Amino acid sequence: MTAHHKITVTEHDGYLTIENCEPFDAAKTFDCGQAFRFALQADGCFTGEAFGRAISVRQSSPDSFDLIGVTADDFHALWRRYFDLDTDYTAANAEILARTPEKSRETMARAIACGTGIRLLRQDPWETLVSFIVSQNNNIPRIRKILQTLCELENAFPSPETLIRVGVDGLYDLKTGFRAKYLYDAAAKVLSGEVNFERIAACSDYSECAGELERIKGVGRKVSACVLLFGFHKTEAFPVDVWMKKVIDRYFGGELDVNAYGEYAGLAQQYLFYYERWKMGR
DNA sequence: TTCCAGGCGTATC
DNA sequence: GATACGCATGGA
Repeated sequence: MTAHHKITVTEHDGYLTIENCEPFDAAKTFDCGQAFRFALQADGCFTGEAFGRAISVRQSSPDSFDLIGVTADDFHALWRRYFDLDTDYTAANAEILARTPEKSRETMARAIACGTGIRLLRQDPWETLVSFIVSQNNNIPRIRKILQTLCELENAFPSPETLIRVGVDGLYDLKTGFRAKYLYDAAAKVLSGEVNFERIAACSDYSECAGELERIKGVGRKVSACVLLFGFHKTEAFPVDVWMKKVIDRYFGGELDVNAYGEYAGLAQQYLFYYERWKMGR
């Protein structure tokens, strides 16, 4: 569903201003556990890197934000899509609520109210794959730390070739723990073509996409769902982790018909995940 | 000291 | 298919 309100883009000296973007909340978007390489700076900007490019985001009002160090050409070529700015999130919210069973609607309304402003970022598939392999049985601060360490290998997000060169022992030395062999296997299978990102991107059969990713050692149902949602924008993906298990038990009577949400499942999941963590004080 | 974190592989039934 | 357990690490 595309946005019915068009954003406006104004180029200034060294930055862009994006207006009419509501709902967009940079803090929620970078703090909802989908991206691990953006950090809040003292000046209120979120600074990070994606697709090999540095960027800084400054929210100036609920309906506008600045992208620092970005030209209009860069914006239309990359960042507009990255931030998913052409999707109508207001309409998506209404769909999510309408598709929620009556007895759980109150909870979902609260989760939507809490999480509105989150954008499902269209991140790089390889970075997303590595990030969520690292995420397993791990906590978000340490995931960020490990990814930062990996990025120091080549002063950018490490390529599959780099992980192969570093080797399992090298990855182990970088404190990735038991995930070292999984990272190596991911790199090997991406390089060999056994896992093919173009094929996954073009495939509309969710279970087929998940199955291809799950050929990688250390990639199961949950990691594949995160990669498909955050790296391929397959928005029907619904990652179930320890937090979501709690949510489903508490508010949905232990059972949730994910299929009812269709293409809105991933966003509904993000709202519930963010809401539960917000209630628990992060 | 023990438990836990955006799980998964393996063994076992 | 379900369930139990180990796994590296570091913070609470």
